Amino acid sequence: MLTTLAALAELNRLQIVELLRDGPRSVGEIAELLQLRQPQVSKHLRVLSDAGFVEVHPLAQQRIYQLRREPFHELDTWLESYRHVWDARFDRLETYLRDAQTQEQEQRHGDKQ
Amino acid sequence: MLTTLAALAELNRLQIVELLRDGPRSVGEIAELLQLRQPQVSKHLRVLSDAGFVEVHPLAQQRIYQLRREPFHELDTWLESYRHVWDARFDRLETYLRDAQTQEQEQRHGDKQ
DNA sequence: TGAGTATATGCCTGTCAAGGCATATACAAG
DNA sequence: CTTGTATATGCCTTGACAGGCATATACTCA
Repeated sequence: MLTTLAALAELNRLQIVELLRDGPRSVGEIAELLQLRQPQVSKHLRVLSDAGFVEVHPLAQQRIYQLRREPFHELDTWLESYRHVWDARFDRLETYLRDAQTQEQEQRHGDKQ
Repeated sequence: MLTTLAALAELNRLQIVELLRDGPRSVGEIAELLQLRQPQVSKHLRVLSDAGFVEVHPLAQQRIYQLRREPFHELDTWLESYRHVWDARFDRLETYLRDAQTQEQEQRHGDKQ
């Protein structure tokens, strides 16, 4: 999860992913469209590839990069585990505050024993 | 979006968010449960707060931190825009490869003119 | 095979962010 | 008002990582 998030947490890489959302692209095209130097693009694509975000399809000397679904699924699953939070949110806060108060009282009684 | 992702792209902050998923916590509790120093926890919470991930509820000297929904919604919306990709994925690759071939031929003819 | 093109890699440098620690601030309780 | 407790902030140091650039590698075509 951390690897997945870290891969996206950089402006140029995020932009590359967003560009690839509209379809596959060669390294050169990415570099030109995003106004980046080719070596940096290759490096960013390496990071994205290691994180599972992209796969490569060679075409002569070109390398066509395309998005993979797995990391998006991972993000989706992770997000899913937070959905229940919103329902229970205020209940939990009230519970916490009440419990904290109770524990405080118990501690004070404990001091006197 | 970048701010949101960057906030999560750090191990301890990710763990704080995951801890808060189970309910609100004070700074001290977070520090103890995650085995972190209090100042670092405060700093991480600052980052999470700036990114909109948490809100604070004062309770005496304590500060109770709780998750907010907005950044999760943002992530969800962003992810949503990638769903269509999987359906069209192979079509797009084939289209790209075919177009690339076509353009190559056109370019060769152009050279001869 | 040689020249041209597309991409990857290695090295160097600078920047930024996280941790450690001291300390400031805020509140509570006697 | 003093002491204790909870949290935030500031300063310093260090490590990771992104960019720049030269160069290696891989492929094409004549």
